Amino acid sequence: MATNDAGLNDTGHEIADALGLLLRRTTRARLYHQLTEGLGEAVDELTYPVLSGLARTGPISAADLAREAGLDRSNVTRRADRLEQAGLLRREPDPADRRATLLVLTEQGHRIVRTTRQRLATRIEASLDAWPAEEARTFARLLQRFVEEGPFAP
Amino acid sequence: MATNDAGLNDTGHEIADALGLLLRRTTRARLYHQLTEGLGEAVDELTYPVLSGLARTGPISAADLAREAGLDRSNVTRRADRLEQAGLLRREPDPADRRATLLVLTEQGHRIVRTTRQRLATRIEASLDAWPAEEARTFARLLQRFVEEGPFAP
DNA sequence: CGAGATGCGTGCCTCATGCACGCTTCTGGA
DNA sequence: TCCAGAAGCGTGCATGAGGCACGCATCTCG
Repeated sequence: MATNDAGLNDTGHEIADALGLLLRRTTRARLYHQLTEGLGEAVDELTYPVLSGLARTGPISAADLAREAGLDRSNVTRRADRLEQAGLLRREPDPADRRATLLVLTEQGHRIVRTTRQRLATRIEASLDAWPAEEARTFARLLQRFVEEGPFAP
Repeated sequence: MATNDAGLNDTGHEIADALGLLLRRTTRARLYHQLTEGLGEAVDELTYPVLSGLARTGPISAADLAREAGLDRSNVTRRADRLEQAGLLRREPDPADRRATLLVLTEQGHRIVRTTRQRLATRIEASLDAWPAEEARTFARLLQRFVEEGPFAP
């Protein structure tokens, strides 16, 4: 028991420490700020979650997007205003519910999201160049599993 | 080349997606809020970075801690005020520089940090129970390496 | 058909943030 | 030795994001 428990305990602390360091270095705001740099006035660390959330879900109402992204509805509205004015999304009346307004990504909005996602992937790949391909794949698999089944799964 | 490049590309995108999901689910603010729950009025998601930074570095000046934690000096001062009032840290004149004030964790402050770190580790261990111990250790090792050598290393 | 629920946008208040200032102390060159 | 510039600290101030609640329109269900 001693070795097993101690070993697991150490593993937990190791992951906790690494995760803490990762979160400290990679604030969402900081990462989004970097990823959206130079992509126009309207897209920054505040509006990007709306943009990328929209890309994930497809056309969606502001209230549902707020729940999805963990934001307040009023903030979604205000950020969507900026993105709409910049032509990155448009509002369409929901044909099934005339109260609702669907937020829809424009083609330009899709381009922005593709750009940022490619930027992140490229950045990751660059630093993974030094890794044996086998280990990189293993890490990707375990990280996916950790995110989906791990301590932060819903 | 096709398979290798495509494979690496996929790996990069897989990690990017998993990382994005992780950051979305685990905001620093949200995690710190949970970890510090019920530990007193003074310790919350705002003051915790100061507290844990102090635990990592040991006695340190406000300016240096601000650099370490990526905060503005004025915010470090204000948050340290709250923590000081709650008895979690104290200020000591720096014997080597009379301009500086060293922030020092009290024993009670150490206890708080130990508690939160144990909470996180426990939470991680709990969800890792279902993993084969071998894979958990592998993940811990690869995550450490990713954080230290990866795309977010300084 | 009517009462409650839901959606949207907006106004308002609160609070964290970053900047700049005044003051003290240190440092290095004249 | 001394003085000008740098660096530390804390505070006041302006800005801006966030959350809450309201008014209005529409849906839903009894």
